[in-house]
Amino acid sequence: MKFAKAYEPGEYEAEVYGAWEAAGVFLPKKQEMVSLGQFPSEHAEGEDLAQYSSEPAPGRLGQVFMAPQSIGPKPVARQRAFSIVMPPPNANGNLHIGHGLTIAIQDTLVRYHRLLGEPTWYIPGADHAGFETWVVYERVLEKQKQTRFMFTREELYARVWDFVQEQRGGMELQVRALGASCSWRDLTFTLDENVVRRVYATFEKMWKDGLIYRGEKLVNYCTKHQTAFADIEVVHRDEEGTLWSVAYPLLDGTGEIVVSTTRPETMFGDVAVAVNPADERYKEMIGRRLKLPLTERDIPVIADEHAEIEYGTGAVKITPAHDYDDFEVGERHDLPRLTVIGFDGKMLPAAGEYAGMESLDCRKKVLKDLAVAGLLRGEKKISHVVAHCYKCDTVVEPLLKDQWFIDVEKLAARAIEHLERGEIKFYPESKGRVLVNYLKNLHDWNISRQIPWGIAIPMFRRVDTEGADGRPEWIFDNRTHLSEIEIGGVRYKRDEDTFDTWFSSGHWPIVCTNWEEGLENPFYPLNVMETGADILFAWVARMIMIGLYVTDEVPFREVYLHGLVLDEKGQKMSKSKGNVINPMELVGKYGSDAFRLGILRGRSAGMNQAFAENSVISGRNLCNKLWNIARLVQGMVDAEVAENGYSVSELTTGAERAYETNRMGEDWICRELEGCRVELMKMLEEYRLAEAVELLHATIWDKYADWFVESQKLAPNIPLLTHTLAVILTMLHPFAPFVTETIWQNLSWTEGLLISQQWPLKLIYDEISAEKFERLMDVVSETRGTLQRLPGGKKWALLYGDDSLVAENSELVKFLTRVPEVVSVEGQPRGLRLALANNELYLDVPEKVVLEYKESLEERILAVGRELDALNLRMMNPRYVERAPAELVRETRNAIAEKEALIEGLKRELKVI
RNA sequence: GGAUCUUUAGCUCAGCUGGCUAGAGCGUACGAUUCACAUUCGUAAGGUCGCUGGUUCGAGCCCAGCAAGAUCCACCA
Repeated sequence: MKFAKAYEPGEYEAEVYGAWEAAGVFLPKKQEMVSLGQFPSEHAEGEDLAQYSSEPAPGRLGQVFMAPQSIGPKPVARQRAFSIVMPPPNANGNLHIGHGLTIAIQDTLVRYHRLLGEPTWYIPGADHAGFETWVVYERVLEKQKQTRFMFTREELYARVWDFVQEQRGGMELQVRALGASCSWRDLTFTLDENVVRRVYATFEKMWKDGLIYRGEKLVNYCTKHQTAFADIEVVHRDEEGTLWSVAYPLLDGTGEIVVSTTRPETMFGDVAVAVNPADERYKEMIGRRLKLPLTERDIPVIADEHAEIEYGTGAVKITPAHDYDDFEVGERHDLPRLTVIGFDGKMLPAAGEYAGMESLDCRKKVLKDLAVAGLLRGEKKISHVVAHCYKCDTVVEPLLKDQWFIDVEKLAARAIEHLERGEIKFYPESKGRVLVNYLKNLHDWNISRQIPWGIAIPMFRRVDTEGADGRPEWIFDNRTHLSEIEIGGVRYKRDEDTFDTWFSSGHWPIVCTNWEEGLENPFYPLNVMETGADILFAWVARMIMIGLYVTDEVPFREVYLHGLVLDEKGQKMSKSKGNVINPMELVGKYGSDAFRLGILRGRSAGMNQAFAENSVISGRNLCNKLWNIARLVQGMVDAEVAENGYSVSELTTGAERAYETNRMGEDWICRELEGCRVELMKMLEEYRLAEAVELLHATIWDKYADWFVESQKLAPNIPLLTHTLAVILTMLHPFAPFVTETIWQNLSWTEGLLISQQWPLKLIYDEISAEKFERLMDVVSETRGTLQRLPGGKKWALLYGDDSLVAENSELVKFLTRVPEVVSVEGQPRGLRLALANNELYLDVPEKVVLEYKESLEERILAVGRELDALNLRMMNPRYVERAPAELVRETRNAIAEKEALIEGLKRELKVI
């Protein structure tokens, strides 16, 4: 006996994964592709698909990219292949529960498609996680009492590189532990040479197409991290604030205007006061000049719709350099931009005597000084939205900065066009519309980041002279390893900034599949992009825009978005709440399969759903159940071999019909398995994985184990048992790869690796025979239920009258019900009649016990009577008979007849007593 | 301010294009025990499907309105 008493995942998982990897089954096989007509014949047989991986060596982190050489003539047509990319986990981090979910979903899909015989390519990734890693590294520097300003950009980059290398590896082991059947040879790191090359190519194209511009615009700036952020990286929160009223006197001393502001410290950057043109109160003030308090400057009163009559005093100070609205007002009125807060969050010389102060300290002093000058006219608590850094929660300051922007108008329009044409199918469907809505309101994309850890922006500025028009002259050059270059005797200095990581991540499907212009690539577009719904805008939107821009095709045909994994109370997981669930802990405790089954259960597309250890326990139990089924079947096989000398090869499972169905339950289980097989395929196509897990659980446990295997104990049908077990193992394999493979390796009659077997073929069965077993199941269930309800708890014999089904299967009924005897009763029936319409069955109990049971019987009659009433009511409605489908009406009639017969029988029983 | 989603058993969720007595896992109660599995077996209890209308022979499902909760987007001084 090779099977231990219980399945201990820890004893097999690493070994099984190693066997898969060693066998090379995760790689997309070239052989398959040749047969599909994808590759020219001059390539040697057996050679794998190296040209579709950018790099032959495993783990190519940081290695030099080797461009694919000639791939040969274009193949005729794209064949069915299955490709999917892993959203790259942080290279130097640990997997969190969200990764666990992603991998469970993706790997299940990949394994299913592999079993279907499609060439599959699951491409793993590792993310340099620009800002995330940078924040971690800055903390390391801090501990060493150093700051970023002590090093050059190159030094910092090199140091972080080494830091990442040291920390690296854990994540990849964790991905393996989850069973991801990804092609490790093709691991793509977001700073790989081919990624950088592709990103530069796109940037150059955009530069030439005029989509890139450098502009001094307001950017979201974190003064702690000293970098700008894209809009989506900023967290907006409702907060309590104060709205102050400050009087600005007219220059000629004839009056004043009281303005409302939440940020008095920015007043040194005021360049105007705006009032609404329709505001009667201020009509004659427009065009006059105001003295800016605490300064020597004076500013005009302008008319602009931006000033709302109802809000505050109706007059608003205009500070174009520190407020988005004011920036636009400034543009409209051609006002200067006066910056008074620096990138370090301190006041600049423009603030006069306040220069050098922290902006918040400055606010306090300004308020005090205004009060002293008698210009502070009141304050009011308000609730307003404040922007924060998503990492350190510092209030994000809108600051003027020269940055690279992408003009997104055309990119977004094109994405919308393809989305509206329905070229990408979304799960859940609503997210497609949400995305279009987002793209319609997209602002230009700031792609500059002041973080050394990232891909350098390949732009160089002429240093010795300015351009002809006196403005800085920028050129594109991809030699970013140099901080300065010389072209034709002119020196250019590299921009110090790096790309927003989403700009490079937006290329993910392109770089992972090694898409190249003019070459047919069976793996691009991806079949499906599976990722978190929270990065629909940040990532999915960018991949679509960039994919279309670079390849003229949408980068994937379907998008499956999973929601957040919440804790068991439905709360968001967070370190501060201490409710974070570590997937690796669960894998260690219950096994990888149990984790996968557990995390998939109760989860549907796009929804934030709770997750509890219970579901993992349920998964663990299923694995153990399956293990024990296999243990039993193998035992039966061993006994058969010993007794009848079967050779194991006679028990192979490959043929469509390697079995005969003779006895009760055999056709039935084939029917149930066939139904499960077909339904599973449908569910997997529609990404209904949670339902698929439930279906498998019910089929394996409630049907296969509880009824079929149980029945088989009386007289095992070995070819059928081995065949059906193989079918079950194959169907469960995508979800629970380790236990199914381990069993496959332990069974004496199986060959090869389960991972590379074929998805089961149609099962053949006889419908009438299957139906019959179902009726026998009713008999068994009713007998068990009645025995349970009978007082005394004693076991009674089962008597049958004119009942061929029970007569022919009396041994099986006896075995399944555990009654001491199943015997025919001649003549006058006795005992308690079972509540079955189609069978005449009695439990041989004394009259005394029947009497005690009488109440329960009456209740039963009433219950059936209520059901009968409901059915009759329906039939009494002439419009039902008239309009409902005939089939349905017929079924209702049958049901009525059956219930009437049942009640009749039960009533007769009562009278007997 | 805009948008999306959710509301079904004690808990977490299914319920596909409207069709018979609304399901599962976990939990609960009762019973079983050396027969593959106590990570087990059997049985049972538990639901006016958020509320109000409408469409329909028929509504958990479709439509309208309301209520509660969640999430995302947004520059209101």
